[in-house]
Amino acid sequence: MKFSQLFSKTLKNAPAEEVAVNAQLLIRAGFISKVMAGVYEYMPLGLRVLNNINNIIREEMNAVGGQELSMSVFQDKETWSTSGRWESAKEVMYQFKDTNGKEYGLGFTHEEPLAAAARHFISSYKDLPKAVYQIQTKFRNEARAKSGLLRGREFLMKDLYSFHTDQKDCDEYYEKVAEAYVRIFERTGLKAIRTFASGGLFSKFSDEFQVVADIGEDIIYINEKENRAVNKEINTGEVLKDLNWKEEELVEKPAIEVGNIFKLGTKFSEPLGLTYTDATGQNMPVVMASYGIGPGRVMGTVVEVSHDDKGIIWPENVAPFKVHLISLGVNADDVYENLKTQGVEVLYDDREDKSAGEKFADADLMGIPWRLVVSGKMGPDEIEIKKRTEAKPQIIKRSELAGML
RNA sequence: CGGGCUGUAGUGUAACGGUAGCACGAGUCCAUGGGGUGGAUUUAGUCCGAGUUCAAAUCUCGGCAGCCCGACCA
Repeated sequence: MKFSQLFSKTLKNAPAEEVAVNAQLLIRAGFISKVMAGVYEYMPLGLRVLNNINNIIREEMNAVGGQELSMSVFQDKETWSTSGRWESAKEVMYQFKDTNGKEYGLGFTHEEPLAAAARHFISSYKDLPKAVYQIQTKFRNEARAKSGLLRGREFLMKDLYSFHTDQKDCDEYYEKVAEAYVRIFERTGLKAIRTFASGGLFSKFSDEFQVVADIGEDIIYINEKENRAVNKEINTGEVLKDLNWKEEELVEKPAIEVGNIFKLGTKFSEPLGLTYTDATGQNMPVVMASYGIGPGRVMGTVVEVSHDDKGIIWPENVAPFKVHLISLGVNADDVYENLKTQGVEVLYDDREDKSAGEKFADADLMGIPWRLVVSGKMGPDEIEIKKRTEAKPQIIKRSELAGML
């Protein structure tokens, strides 16, 4: 990609209304654009990052047997009424009527629609277990959207749903997914701590994945020895007792919830009539679990925990490009073409009317992992290389470049 | 949803109730060419609606919007 062709531009100042670091830097660098409170649009650079995150999630979901599908965002009242959630979800679900007076809602989660769809395909114990997921836009009537990408009214969610014959099978799969979650966050460059939280319907806890950050809305008590934590909630004392954790050994930190997984038991399968016939011919309700990650929130969290005073520092796995190539005064087209030929994703700052300082400042702001500079100050077979995380560049032979990246 | 604060060019920021100004950006031209380079010139704004006043960006009321704190948060 040539910088001169980029759809977005960088800004020297962030809009005054943005307080969160993730929103300030992502807007300044041209990755996202704000529409209204809690609603952001992803510009080409931002979408590249988001897609990288999504692809990591896909790989890990596929690896635990998840099959990707796409449910409708547009949902009907009947399905939601069956579980009793049409009324209770009113505060968070966008619900509206069409011109005929028929009522609809926009999806903020998909337990009911998924259970309803699964009735067509699950009828025997031979059909189980199954797991499906989607990466899809969700809507949520947030009373108070805030913190840039961290709490929005429209946001992307990866939601996985698993279906099992019994709780034991569900529990085993749940652990496999929890391990996949650890890998997902590691790969995106986040240190996520598996955290005990309330909200578990069919086990004592649900599990949250929390990343320590000052902007986080949650307070967690971290047990560093076990690399686990407990969310600070009304019943924290009891939980600690159950776990046999000593309060004085725990570290209290604010954290961002980047993932949350739940054992649902038969809460949705029973009202929706999702049953299977077991080996003895008995009709049994399917046992379910659901597993969420917000890729946009992951992106915002990465920026929160990985930046300096000059800009973003993308981990290589999620960076929009691997290399930020800068030409100063001379033409660097040949280097650009070579890198592309080698399959290296490169953003080439080919702008002729920009000063060196401006190009460097933009490179720091955008946070691409490797910076290459070509200028008249070095030999024709030389190139300057610097990592975003390092202060000092070095000059190398161009022939050595492939081995460095 | 309760409380508070704030709405001025694309962005940032000034203006006692009395001429809406500056910087960045963008356009044109010249110079420059390794950390947001220098100069000339052009462009573009008081959230919406009422009210008070000779006069409103400024005061009052209403609406809308944004942010912060709290409540809420599969």
